[in-house]
Amino acid sequence: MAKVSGIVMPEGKRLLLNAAARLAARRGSAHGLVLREVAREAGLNHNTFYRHFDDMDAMLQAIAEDFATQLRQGIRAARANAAPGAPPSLDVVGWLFDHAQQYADVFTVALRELHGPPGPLRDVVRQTLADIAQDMHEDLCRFPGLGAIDPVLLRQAVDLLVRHSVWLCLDFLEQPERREALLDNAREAFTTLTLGVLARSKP
Amino acid sequence: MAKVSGIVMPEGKRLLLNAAARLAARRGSAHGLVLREVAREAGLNHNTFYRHFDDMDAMLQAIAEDFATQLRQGIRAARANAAPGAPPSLDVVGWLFDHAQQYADVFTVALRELHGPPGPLRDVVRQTLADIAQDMHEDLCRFPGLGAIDPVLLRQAVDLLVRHSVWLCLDFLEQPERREALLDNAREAFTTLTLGVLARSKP
DNA sequence: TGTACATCAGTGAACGCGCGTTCACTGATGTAC
DNA sequence: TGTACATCAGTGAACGCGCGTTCACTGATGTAC
Repeated sequence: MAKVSGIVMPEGKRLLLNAAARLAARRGSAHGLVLREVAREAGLNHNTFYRHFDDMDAMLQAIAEDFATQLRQGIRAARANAAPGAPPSLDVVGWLFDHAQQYADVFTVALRELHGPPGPLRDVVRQTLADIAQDMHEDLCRFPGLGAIDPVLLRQAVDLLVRHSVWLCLDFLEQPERREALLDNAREAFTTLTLGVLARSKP
Repeated sequence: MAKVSGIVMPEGKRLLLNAAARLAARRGSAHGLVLREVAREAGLNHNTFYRHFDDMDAMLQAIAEDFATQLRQGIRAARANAAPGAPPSLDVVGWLFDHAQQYADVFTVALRELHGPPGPLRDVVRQTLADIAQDMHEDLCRFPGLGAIDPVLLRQAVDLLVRHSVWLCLDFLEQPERREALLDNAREAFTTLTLGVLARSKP
């Protein structure tokens, strides 16, 4: 049984959450999910839904929390495993890809939400990505190899890079065979942006 | 009466298309639009829908064509009005903002589609943006002020910039009062990326 | 130890409602003669 | 010029269907005594 904030999550609830993520990924969006369809996909009576959620919005909220939890765990692991002495930012993108693939349904839905309509799910995704950008920025500021670098310009570049990585991650989830090309693309963007910021930071 | 490919478009059809774009923008996505709701929003009997479209998919197709037509016209105008002797790329972003605001509903829906599920609407949007990137790339390659620049690296930077501009454009449509800050952001990204590509192009 | 009771996930029937779709109709506009 | 007919946008009633929601039920698990 899976756990959520320390207490055991019933099997049916897990089945429903997984089914919802699967359906949402298949149709491209978590909006407009149909209660009876989710239960059917989960192999349960449609009324079992009400045992675990008040309504669809409550379930979307649970999915958002799932995503945030999984992503934060993944990033923490990536930073812990990064090669010492190098900026961990690029490893993080690779780990992001792997982690996204592992939870492909939830990640597809959540990352698409990033550019979607306003709402709590989008807010959770944006906040999580902002946290990641903040961490990357601090990593890079501390990294001695970059010398004297304008922190404001660097932050803008990091934001750009994180959003670009999200885009690449969505591409990767759709076409996993392009993994290396997409990672290369992230590396190129990282190099170009870093050199650009360095060029602008010189007195 | 509006025109489409040279022939007059009936008023009811225009009303339905506008109503659909309005509803889709309001709820964040064109997917899951409801036939009777669209007709209601247009102030028409729900059966009038069938006079103009076979089904919802046919209407979405029409909306995609609307978007592509309007965007291409806007970009053409922006390029024509660009200050001579400077790369028109940055003016294009400003014009994109204005044009997007003018057709806010269609643009919001279409640009969000860029990161959405596979489908004809997304294909149209991506192709249109790819055309824009191609034009920008050619403009910049011809621009003498940039000197000897690696065209491959430049193309990657331009793609990144176009996608970033789309993101900024969506932000602008949601918060028009941030127009200047967002345009500034586009300018900063342009400068940083251009300098980065230049730094990497040196022998 | 057994017994009685509470809790909780899951079930199945039933409801009212809005949906997409079909059909027969109206009324205005254009066209042939 | 008028008259007859075709075309076409728009209307309103009717249909069968899947939806969200409510309700009363079952059966397993845990707990008090």
